[in-house]
Amino acid sequence: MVKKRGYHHGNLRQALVDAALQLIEAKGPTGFTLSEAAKQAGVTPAAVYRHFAGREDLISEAALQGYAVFADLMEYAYNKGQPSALASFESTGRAYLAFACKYPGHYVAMFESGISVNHTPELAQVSGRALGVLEKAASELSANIPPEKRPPARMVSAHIWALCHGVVELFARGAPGTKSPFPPEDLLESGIGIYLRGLGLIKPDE
Amino acid sequence: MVKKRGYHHGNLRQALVDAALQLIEAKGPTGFTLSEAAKQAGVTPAAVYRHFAGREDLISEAALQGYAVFADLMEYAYNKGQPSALASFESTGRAYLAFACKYPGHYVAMFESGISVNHTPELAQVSGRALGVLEKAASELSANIPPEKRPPARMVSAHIWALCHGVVELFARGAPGTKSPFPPEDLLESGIGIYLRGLGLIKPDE
DNA sequence: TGTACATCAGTGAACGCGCGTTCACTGATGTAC
DNA sequence: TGTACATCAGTGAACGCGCGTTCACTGATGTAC
Repeated sequence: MVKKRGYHHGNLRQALVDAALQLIEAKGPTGFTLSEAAKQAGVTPAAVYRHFAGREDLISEAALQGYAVFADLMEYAYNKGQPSALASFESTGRAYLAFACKYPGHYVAMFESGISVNHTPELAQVSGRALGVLEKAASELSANIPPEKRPPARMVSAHIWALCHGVVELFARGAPGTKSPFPPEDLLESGIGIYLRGLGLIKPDE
Repeated sequence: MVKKRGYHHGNLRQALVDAALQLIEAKGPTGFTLSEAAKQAGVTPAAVYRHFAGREDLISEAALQGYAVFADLMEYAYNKGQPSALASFESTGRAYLAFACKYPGHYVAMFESGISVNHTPELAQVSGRALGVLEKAASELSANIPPEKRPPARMVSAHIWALCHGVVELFARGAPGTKSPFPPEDLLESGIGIYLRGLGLIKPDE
């Protein structure tokens, strides 16, 4: 609980975003309620309107913060793998999953809340930055493939994005009654490994 | 509009399921409303309780019907590919995407509504049947791989499931403002192709 | 340092709404005689 | 074929609820003098 300083909250805007993220994580994007977020921040629902235009604007801010963290993590992972294109690529894939696991509320707000990335110019920009890292990694990776059997770089990044997203949605959520047959990290690691062999970028015996 | 036969509806139960599917497709699993489904079926909300225990029970029935169709399609696709393990495997992957595209309401009810497959024994059984087809296909496929470099069959099916699901969620939905860089069918086809090469089941020059 | 005042973050009551669910009821249907 | 009756699918009114949002307000904060 954030310490209240008497009448004024001090940092209500961020407290509301944090509460929203927690609720989105717990109840899903549509189970999330403006009133409940306000209550959790120790404040009347009406107070929310001092900081946000409404419910959707609050979700949008949560998604925006998520994209910012996500983009940073992806860039960090990419740089960590440099100068090897392969290492950078694998590193960003791992970072994707790590982000989804560590920031589930942000992840849901970003990808399942129904908020369009075009909702705000800022949102479009920062989501483009995150996706751009993945595409750059895929692009540099593709350069190592003979041109005549090289798939478009954007297709490679789309494949990996889909695989990451699928692993997150199906196997990384702690849905009750759903037992994952393998740890999601292993699933993603091995899936990407097989995929990279298929591209001819890893030797068959590695 | 279903033709009403006077006072009694005739087939209200199925009409409600159909309305629910249409609404789930249009508004998402949580945007779906029991009252609205009743209205669309030309009936008072209270009438729903003659056929279902409540809102969740209605969604559950929609998901159940979806799993049944899904399992049938997967089995059909599997059989069509026989006796080639490879052809069966690719065929089921295609069937997965085709199902998601053709029955989006069912797909959402099944995978995004928050209904657990353990909600009902029937539901668990029929969802197991659908998933079983994919696992069988993966298992037979794995038999063609030298044992020392063979990943577990359940891992292979999990990879493909994740890839299919990711493609559906990210690229097969007509989300406004989201333009898919490639047709989802191409994306899945090429992704599975590369994956199978990685498993050594397709020759590099094919 | 002390006072007057403008600012503006948060209050609390109210709104209209649609939700899921219940209940006693009604009247169409189909069966028994 | 015609009548009496049991069944039960659907009605319509009502409920309590929590939602997002609005509004006039209040009182803590910080600045100007």
